[in-house]
Amino acid sequence: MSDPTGEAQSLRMTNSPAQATLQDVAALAGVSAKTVSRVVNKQGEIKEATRQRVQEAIDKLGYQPNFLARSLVHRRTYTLAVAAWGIDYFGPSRTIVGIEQKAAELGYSLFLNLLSNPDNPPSHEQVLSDFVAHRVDGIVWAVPEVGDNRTWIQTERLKQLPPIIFLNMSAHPGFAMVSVNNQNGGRQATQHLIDQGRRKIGIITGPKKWWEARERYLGWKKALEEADRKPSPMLAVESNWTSAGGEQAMYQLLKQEPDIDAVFASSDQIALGAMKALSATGRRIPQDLAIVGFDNMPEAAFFAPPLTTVYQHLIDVGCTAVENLHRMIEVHREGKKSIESEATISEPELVVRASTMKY
Amino acid sequence: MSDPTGEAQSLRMTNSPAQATLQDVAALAGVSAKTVSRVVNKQGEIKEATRQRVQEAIDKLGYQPNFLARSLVHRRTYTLAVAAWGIDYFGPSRTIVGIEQKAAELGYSLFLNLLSNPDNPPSHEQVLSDFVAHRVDGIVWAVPEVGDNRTWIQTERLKQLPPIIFLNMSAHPGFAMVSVNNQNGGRQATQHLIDQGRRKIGIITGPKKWWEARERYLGWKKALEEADRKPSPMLAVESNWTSAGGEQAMYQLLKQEPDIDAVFASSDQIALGAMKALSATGRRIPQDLAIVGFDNMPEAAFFAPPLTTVYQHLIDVGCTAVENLHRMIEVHREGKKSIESEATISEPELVVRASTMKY
DNA sequence: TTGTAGGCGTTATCAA
DNA sequence: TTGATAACGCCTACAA
Repeated sequence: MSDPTGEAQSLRMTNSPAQATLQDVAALAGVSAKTVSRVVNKQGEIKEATRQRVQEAIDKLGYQPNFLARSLVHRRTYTLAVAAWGIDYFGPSRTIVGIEQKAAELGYSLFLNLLSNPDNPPSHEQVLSDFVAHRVDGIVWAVPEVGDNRTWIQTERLKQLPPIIFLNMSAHPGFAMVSVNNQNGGRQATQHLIDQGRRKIGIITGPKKWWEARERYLGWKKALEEADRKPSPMLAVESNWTSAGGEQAMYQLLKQEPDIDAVFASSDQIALGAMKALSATGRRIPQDLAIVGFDNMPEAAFFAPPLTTVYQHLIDVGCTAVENLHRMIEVHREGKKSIESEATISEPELVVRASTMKY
Repeated sequence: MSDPTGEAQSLRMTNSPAQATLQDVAALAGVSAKTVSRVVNKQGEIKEATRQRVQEAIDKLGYQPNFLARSLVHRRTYTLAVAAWGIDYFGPSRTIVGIEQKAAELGYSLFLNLLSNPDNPPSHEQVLSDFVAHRVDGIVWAVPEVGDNRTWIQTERLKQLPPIIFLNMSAHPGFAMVSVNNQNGGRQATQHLIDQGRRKIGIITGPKKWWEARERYLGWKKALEEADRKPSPMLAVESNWTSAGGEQAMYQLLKQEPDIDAVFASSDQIALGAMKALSATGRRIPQDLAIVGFDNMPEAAFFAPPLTTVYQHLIDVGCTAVENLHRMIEVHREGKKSIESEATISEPELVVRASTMKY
């Protein structure tokens, strides 16, 4: 049989109904594959009659172009890889929302790795290899800087990767990044407490292994020093980011400095835990002790009392990262191999609520 | 020049350092591409000497296999698509964590669409087309059932899609799904309040457009009816999922039923807002009014007082969904075209805390 | 143990 | 305006 549609039909006959291909459509419409391709991609001039015939064939077969094949030819996947961690936390999840929004806006798909496998955490190399193997156009590295988990970031390694942008990491000149000025956040929180007339201002930090925790701590320290106060070690207690940790740390702090009258908690969750410890020991907020958090999670406004806190524009951070990455990708495609070194800093904002009111 | 490595080198010379290919490696190692392929995939018998030579070439060129090309041949991408929404909410984000964990465990990558573009929300068809175009092996539909956003789910449409599993939707016989028994959750919450001797038990529901909200409401209603109480309309107020909504709704409820002595809030955030309204009106929890939430977010244990709430095993839900989907994919590949119709129900658990203590 | 030929589904190039 | 041919990078089947 010389029926040109024979092949197409036999394909459609198989069990798992294989997607129709350009060839199938072409055969059914009685044109060449290239013509179908042109119709699909609206490129070149095509006679209206032909176009319609092709379109009908497409509809009839339920043809869906194969991105894999297209990407192979184009050497471009229009896909961004996102390495993240802790999306069940407020901060990280908001960042990803920002990333996703801007990515969608610019026409990118998202390839996600949450590095959250508890048993067998993948190494950075594994994750990166995976990204490269999938030929993503760019990478957003949204894993918090903890311990030495960024020592792999070196010019030599980066040269072998697609454009990559880092979120919230310490200054690495020459690498693209978008970071929140955590230090400024800590400083604003502390300065506010000073302005409110507080005399003894403690801090509950996040894990010191975290860059963000160290920065917020530094902000506290510098604000005190600039006001000629002593950031005594007795005024600082390290915690994890949780409410449970915050509660415990608050007890510790009260033991070390019973007459403390203000606390900068390095996260809203810590603040919530601390507030519980405070009310358990009969202290009133803000009369006896003022407290500031960090993050401005939606619940913070409904704590008892409503929590003064530091607001990070995390969605913006995600958006900006993708915008910059997009630019890097374009430049990269032009063939300039220079690593873009743009570093964007996002300034957080203090949100004042009842937990730090003057009394 | 007959140097077999010539081509490879010239490739490495280009501006954007194109990834080396099997050919490049083969040329450098002086073998055929197929041999390199075997080394990479550890298949067949290879002389150790050859293997080593190839491996060296691989290392020297920094060769990374191209998944696109491989997927094209295999007609399989080892990628799962996830359509989700609201990952900056506690519930959805936990679900995704579960999805990601199990996917990683089973060797799948994740292709994510959050449907979160506020300006230009993509249609279901767009999202699905995108998934199909990328030839994902399976789809996890984790978008909450709101309004009529699931009317597209029909056997005919599904036949054209890869295996797909739905999360948290109303019973659709014949379709694969994993749902939390929200009705049972609402029932447990209400029953607990009854058991605690509460006489007038109200409810603040989520948006009635949401399936989950309706189910929780139904649980409340049935529990009351089974106890021969009347679920008066005056006892129910609709809200959104937020604390702000909960606060407002609580005021409304107090206006409608001033002597109410218990409330089932359909989310922890709602509960938090309600608690604020209660303390603002001088009511004590649990003495004057008991309250139950839904979700068991980590902060709930630190509310003042700690919140009794309904715990959904959302990470498990995500895991189970991927497990089932994986099985569906395997079956699908065997050629059986039958749509797997497994429906898994996850039972939530009541977590009792101080907000519902007897007084 | 290794290599050759052909194809996966698409697009670019050049020709008709 | 359309089509044939040759990639894209890899793998399967079959040979050698």
